[in-house]
Amino acid sequence: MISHINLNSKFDPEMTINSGQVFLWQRSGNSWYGIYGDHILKISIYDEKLKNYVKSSTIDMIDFYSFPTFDGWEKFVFRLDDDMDQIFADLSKDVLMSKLIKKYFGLRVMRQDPFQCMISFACSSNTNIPMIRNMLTSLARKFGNKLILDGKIFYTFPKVKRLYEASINEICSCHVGYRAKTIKSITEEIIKESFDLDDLRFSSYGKAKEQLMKIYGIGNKIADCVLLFSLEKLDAFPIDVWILRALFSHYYNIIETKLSYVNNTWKKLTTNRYLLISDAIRNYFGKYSGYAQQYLYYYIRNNEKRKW
DNA sequence: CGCCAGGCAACGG
DNA sequence: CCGTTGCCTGGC
Repeated sequence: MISHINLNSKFDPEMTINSGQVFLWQRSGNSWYGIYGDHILKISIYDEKLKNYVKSSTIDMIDFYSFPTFDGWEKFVFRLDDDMDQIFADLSKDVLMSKLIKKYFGLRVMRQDPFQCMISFACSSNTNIPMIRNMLTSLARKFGNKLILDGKIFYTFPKVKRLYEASINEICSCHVGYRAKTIKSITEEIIKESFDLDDLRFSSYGKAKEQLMKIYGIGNKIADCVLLFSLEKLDAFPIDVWILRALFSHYYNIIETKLSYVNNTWKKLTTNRYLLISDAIRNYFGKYSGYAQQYLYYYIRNNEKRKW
């Protein structure tokens, strides 16, 4: 079940995995292991010049493996079916984007399992990336299935039903704190309201977002992350505090005209301001706004020299 | 010890 | 509609 792929492509798995959009991936030697629902995904990079492959922008050979079998997962998960030439052409109309596309050549948006994505970003509120990782790892260890690959122990991501049946206290024991209530409400909404997360792939951005935001604990930002990273809404543009600061310094003119007040109060995000800013920036970047967000995010996080 | 971190809902004006 | 407040938790 190993598929080989020769790429002279705009794709850098390591940079992509490290761009803050996925949380359950870990490196071991020349391999990366990731959890996607109940699958373990594995990438092995057999390029002697592992450290230089970004510069050469050519990956001699990568092996993609999955357990259980998930044929062609690499195309799906890393969005290798996206027309990057068109996306780049589209975004390059913006001066900063045109720079970032070259600077971070190979950075991609990834597709995630919808339920895992939703729980992941529900855990992201008011915390940091190491903690999010800690919460998700604990949840998987407690509620997922144990699998062994290459002599390493992995835990798959819990099923909706399994978390639905868990008590708040059990969920809380995974260091999630007050987010346990949100996690619980997500599973309840999916089970009781019998709406299928996966079906939202086929809804419009607006309809899908409306559905997501009915759930207790899911606001604008988390909904936009789920839409972009797991529900095929490349026009979603999640705005967190980092992106907000970036918009203020690099896209002030785009935002400003849409706001009726001129002072800087918009730096604090209320629901209404989120919508105004979101509308303005999505209108500006267009149908690939999500890619613009990812490039911008990677740029500012690196400039801040943050530890991921 | 106090403060902070990739939001959100609840509440008063 | 706006602003404020509290929230679990681990790291500093």
